[in-house]
Amino acid sequence: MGRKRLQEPADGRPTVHTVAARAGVSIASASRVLNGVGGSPETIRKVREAAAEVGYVPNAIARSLQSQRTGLIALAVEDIGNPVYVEMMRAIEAVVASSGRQLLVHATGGRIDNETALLRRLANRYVDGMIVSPIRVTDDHLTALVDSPVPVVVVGQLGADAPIDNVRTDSRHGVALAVDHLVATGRRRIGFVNGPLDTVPGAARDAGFRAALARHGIGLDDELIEVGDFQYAAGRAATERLLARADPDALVCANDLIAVGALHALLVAGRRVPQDVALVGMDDTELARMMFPQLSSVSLGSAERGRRAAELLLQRIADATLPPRREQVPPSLVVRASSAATLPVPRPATGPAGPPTTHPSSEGVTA
Amino acid sequence: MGRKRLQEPADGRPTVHTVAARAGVSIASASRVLNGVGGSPETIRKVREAAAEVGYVPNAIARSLQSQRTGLIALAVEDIGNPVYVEMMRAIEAVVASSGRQLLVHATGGRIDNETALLRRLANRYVDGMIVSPIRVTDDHLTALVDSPVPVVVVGQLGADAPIDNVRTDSRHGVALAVDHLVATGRRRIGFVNGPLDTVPGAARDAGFRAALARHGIGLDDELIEVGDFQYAAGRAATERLLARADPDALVCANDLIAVGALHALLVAGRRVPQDVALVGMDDTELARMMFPQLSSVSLGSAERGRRAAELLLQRIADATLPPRREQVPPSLVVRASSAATLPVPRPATGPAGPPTTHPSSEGVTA
DNA sequence: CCGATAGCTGTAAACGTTTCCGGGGAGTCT
DNA sequence: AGACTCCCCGGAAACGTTTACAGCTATCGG
Repeated sequence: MGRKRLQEPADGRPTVHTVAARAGVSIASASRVLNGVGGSPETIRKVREAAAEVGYVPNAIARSLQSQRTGLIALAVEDIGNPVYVEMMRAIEAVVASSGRQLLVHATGGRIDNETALLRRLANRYVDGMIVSPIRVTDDHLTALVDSPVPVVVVGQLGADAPIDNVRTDSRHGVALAVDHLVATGRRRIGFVNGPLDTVPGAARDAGFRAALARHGIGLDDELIEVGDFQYAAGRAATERLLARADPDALVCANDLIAVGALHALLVAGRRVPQDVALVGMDDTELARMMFPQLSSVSLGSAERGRRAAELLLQRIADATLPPRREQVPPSLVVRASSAATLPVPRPATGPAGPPTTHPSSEGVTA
Repeated sequence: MGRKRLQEPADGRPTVHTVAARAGVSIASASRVLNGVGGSPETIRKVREAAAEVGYVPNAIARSLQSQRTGLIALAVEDIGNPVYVEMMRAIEAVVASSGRQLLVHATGGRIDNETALLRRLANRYVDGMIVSPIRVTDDHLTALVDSPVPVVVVGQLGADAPIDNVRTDSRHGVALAVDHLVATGRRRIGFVNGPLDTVPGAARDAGFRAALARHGIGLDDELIEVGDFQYAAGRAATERLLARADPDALVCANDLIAVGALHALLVAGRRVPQDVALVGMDDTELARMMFPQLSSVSLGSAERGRRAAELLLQRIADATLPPRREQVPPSLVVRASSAATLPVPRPATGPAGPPTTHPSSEGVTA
């Protein structure tokens, strides 16, 4: 026991050296046995015994330093409380797990500095790759993404020329689907409850709403547009403000959380849904089906986007030389009870007094 | 450029060697400058320049191997779609972030093998510590927890003698609060929609329900008890089964997701809530406030439990020799519209037809 | 009976970083 | 002017693992 190396770290935890010494073999042999490659029966026995005796557990950090991979994939989303990200995460999880890796989720809280800090920090080799879904994109962001040391896939809109793997949907078109549906069922005073306009999805949905109204030749009434953020409470408050000054016969909401808030505000205000006001949410999350009446919602294919993003990421990890790719998932409208009734000629109610004409357990109709 | 060491790894990414060579200093000096400790103005300038030119970004894995810490904390929960875990996560996040670390979330999906595998894998030094909230606890689990290489804190019930930091609540007492409240407001045919009995919370709540009924001298009617899992869909289906064979005047649900499913089933069946059936959920998540009528719910202090768990973990990371500690957060009942009306003498309705007598935006009353 | 071969083993390098330590130069105090 | 202090720098070890390489033994074929 000279100046060579401490067999037993101060920490007290056994290393491969500990095991090797105890088994009376070299660390190379010990490592080989522990990895199940090579070793004579006798050596295998001795090493296995020694490892069990000292309770050896390999240090993943050291292993990663050597192998240059961690087997971890990170997903960074703004708000983990939003069910749309839960669905996306589940889809990603499935793909990632099937590749033998593990998924880690990080919530950025939409704080932009937090997000870039995360990028710089987590991406510094702690993970083999990451999927991010930013709702605001700054130049800082873009450069951080572009020269990330690990592969990155972005879910959501991104500058057209950014050389980054990207899975997006067309939320402008999504809003258009909702407006078309409402106009087709006789609604004309269509309100819109949006999230912040300085976010990418907020801006896109605003543009989509205005374009859709114009296409139908419906004049834009700013009284019918409200902005909060993408949360339940803000959606409810925004709808209360809107109802205080205008009288919509339909509401489009920028996501399902907002739509649930709007539903609550409408019911409190004594409006019947859908008879007095039709309601359409967006993202088509589980939440939409949990409401009474069930909410119509524009599906932006979040699970599908998640799945594709994960596949893109795995491909890029396998081959870093691939050209940047961009995939698009089309939106679709799922009609449920909250927008089922037609105006201005409401059908005679089929049930006693209960709201929806469609049985809530029935599946929605995809338009 | 002898046999010494490649300055530039095949990977192409610059290392501290690259920077040092380019700046014409030793790697020790380069490292010092990059860490902001020491260095003459001239050296600092040269190293900073060189680092910027080659786009140096430190390898966190290597740093961690040296420093024996990663700055990452993991949270493992069963179902990230359950809002109760979202609230817990937010509380943990706050504590963890204030210590300069980052939180990673992992969803185990309740698959027991997955969970122990996670424990063994993630805990092998990829993180500085972890918080787990298992809903099933096996012996395998316990041993994995006990000899985890990194500090672990468990949120939830655990064997009494397990030497593991532990934050729990008394969900038996929580169920009792709900039953007491319902009995006090005149309900007698109280049903119970629970999650799986082979889970720790499921078993505790079942025991609590039976004990509470017995204490009130109410005979147990097995027709009034249903079991599904802790999800919305199962809660709704279980409630439908229950309503098909019994006629409760109140329902206690083992968590808020189940309660939302129950509410949906009740409304579809034409029952008024709370006039015909009072409804009490559990966990007091945001979801309870999002419903119409808003749901009464037993708060199990999930945010508080998360906060305390995080604090325990940080303390243990700082001092591994602390004795195992156990903290308990008391449950409390928050009464909202879904159980506000009193039976058997319902108050005259105050509103036109709308359900709740309490304005939904009013805060619940903590019992 | 000898040479080739296969399989096992140990030495040592490597992954990229931080940090201990000793040497040297400049500045200060006596 | 000499001694002492302080600061900066570079060499090298260390973190714990995997793995290329070379040497050894034993087996097998001719």
